[in-house]
Amino acid sequence: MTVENIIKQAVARAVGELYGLEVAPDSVSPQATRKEFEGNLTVMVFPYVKAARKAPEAVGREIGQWLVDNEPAVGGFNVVKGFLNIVITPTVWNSVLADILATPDYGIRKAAADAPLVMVEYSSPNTNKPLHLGHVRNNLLGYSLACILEACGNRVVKTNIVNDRGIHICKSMLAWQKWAGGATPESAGVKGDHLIGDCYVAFDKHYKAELKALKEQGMSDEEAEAASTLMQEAREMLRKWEAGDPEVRALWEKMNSWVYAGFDETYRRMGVGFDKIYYESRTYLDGKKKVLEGLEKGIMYRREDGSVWADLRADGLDEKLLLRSDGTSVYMTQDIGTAAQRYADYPIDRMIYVVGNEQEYHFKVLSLILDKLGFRWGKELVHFSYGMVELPNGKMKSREGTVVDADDLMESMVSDARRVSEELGKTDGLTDAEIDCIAEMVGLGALKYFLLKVDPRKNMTFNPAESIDFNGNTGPFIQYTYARIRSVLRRAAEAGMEMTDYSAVIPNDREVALVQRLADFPSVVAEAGRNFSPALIANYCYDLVKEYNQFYHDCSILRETDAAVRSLRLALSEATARVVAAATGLLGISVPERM
RNA sequence: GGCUCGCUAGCUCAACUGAAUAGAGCAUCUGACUACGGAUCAGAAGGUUACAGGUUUGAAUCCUGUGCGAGUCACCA
Repeated sequence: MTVENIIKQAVARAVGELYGLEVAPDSVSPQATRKEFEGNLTVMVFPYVKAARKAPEAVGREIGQWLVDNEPAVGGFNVVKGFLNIVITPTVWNSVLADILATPDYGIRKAAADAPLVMVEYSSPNTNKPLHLGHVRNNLLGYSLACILEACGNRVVKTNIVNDRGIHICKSMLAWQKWAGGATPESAGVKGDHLIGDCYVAFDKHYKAELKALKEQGMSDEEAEAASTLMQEAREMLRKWEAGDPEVRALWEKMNSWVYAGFDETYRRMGVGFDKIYYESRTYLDGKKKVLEGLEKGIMYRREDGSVWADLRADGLDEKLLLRSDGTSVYMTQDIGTAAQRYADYPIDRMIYVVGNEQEYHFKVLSLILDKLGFRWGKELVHFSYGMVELPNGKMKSREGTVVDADDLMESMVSDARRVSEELGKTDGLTDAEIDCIAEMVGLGALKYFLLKVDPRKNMTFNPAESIDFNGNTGPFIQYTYARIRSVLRRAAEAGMEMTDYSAVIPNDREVALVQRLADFPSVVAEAGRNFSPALIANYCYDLVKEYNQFYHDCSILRETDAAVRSLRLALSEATARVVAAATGLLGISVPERM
């Protein structure tokens, strides 16, 4: 039983006995007392003044006195306006701390066999270009969300839908045939996804040049686009692909395999992964089938030109195309097909799509259509929508060459981490392998924390210069604190300091504040799970580390001669290290033993 | 134009289901180094929470309207 729950129940009982008012313990929401007042937990008494028919101050005093008389954990109280500040008997916190340390995987719940099965889709790359900054936010959010949901006791399947077919792929393929001179990732010495991305850029460049030439001959924009031989060739290639042309398919498979090898490397470095990967090329036909089934059931209708539509006007939306007049599928159709396959593969209770907020309308429509088609989780599907990542000097536009490549970004973060470490003399006495390992953790930790601490809904500005600042509210600051705690604990162990009983030690304010913060962890995880909020974990983690730093600078641990007091401080350090490791783990951030 | 979302300190961001004097970091200024790891800590300064109304004992938070910004309203994905 947590201290918070003890207070909730005690206050509910007090209100019942004093005023005859029935309140649910959970409706009482004690919060940490602001530090300018005395006390640990604060309860607002406003909700009870009406029933008590007394002034808020009087109500506070009565409840406070009742608590002191009837609840052993309460050692005192004071009332300010309508706020009842409760002082917990200090040694109670020692047993709270002991409980935390005695709980394996503190704050993390294990999924029961019959726990809800949640599928989280994230990343969703196209195979014609490498991952960029937007994908980085997506991947980190998706991965962290999956970890958090798992920690809340759900069974989680991480999934990815790879958009591996379509005209954009054909453009890259065509460009490779025409201008790459048979280059392979090995021969060119570049990652496969970058090679293909370069091809895509090359296509765009040549296509633009062609359009320009045609327009100089007096054509309009539309005429030029129609007359472009490059675009015609690309379309022809797509037709061949759909028809299963062996040559085109072979090239497609070869080039995609290069891209996948490149993606795998990026994902591995980023530390994200998937339990199951779907490919659009294998799901879009299912989508067609589902739509045609819906047509038979009268959920969709066919227009004169042969195209198939869903009428969602009764639901406040519009009509939505699902099959083109030539019978080919659109984005929505593919998502329906993918959903069908997933449903066949897993008994999903809940589906979460991590996709940018520009697709909000798409997912509203998808939800309705899946529901009409009879998918149990269709109506309740969650579009975990996040805002764009902008750059200080404007937006990221592939055409303007302002795209921040994911691989380049990670590399520059890691090399910055290494440079800063060297400048601070942190690398002395470490092997090259250790330095590499630490730079990797710190560089990526900086990036991950920077992107995850922000409310996902909001557009955010990614400032490369600022992200390499290792001071303040950053990942490296958290990692540093962790490493320092581990260092202290190592020294304590080396010195043979044994843990003795500290239950009778009266903790000071700083120590109490730290225990309270540690005790919050499980409810923070639960809340992050409810609200789908990695940012909540990130900000909690920073607050905890800050609290620990204050405690750390306020006392001495290893030099403390009273063994019981020292034990309390070591226990606090140990517990903080564990919670920090658990919290950063939920964010996909590693913490180093030394740095 | 319709719909959705955002607007908090000079900058980047917090504030759980409404609660005390709206909090951090960066930048600026002032202190603390014979240090259990200073990638640290303490302190100062910085706010009419875009604006105007409303509900409430109490509003950054809920409601209405206005302004600014973003996204979307494709036989693109």
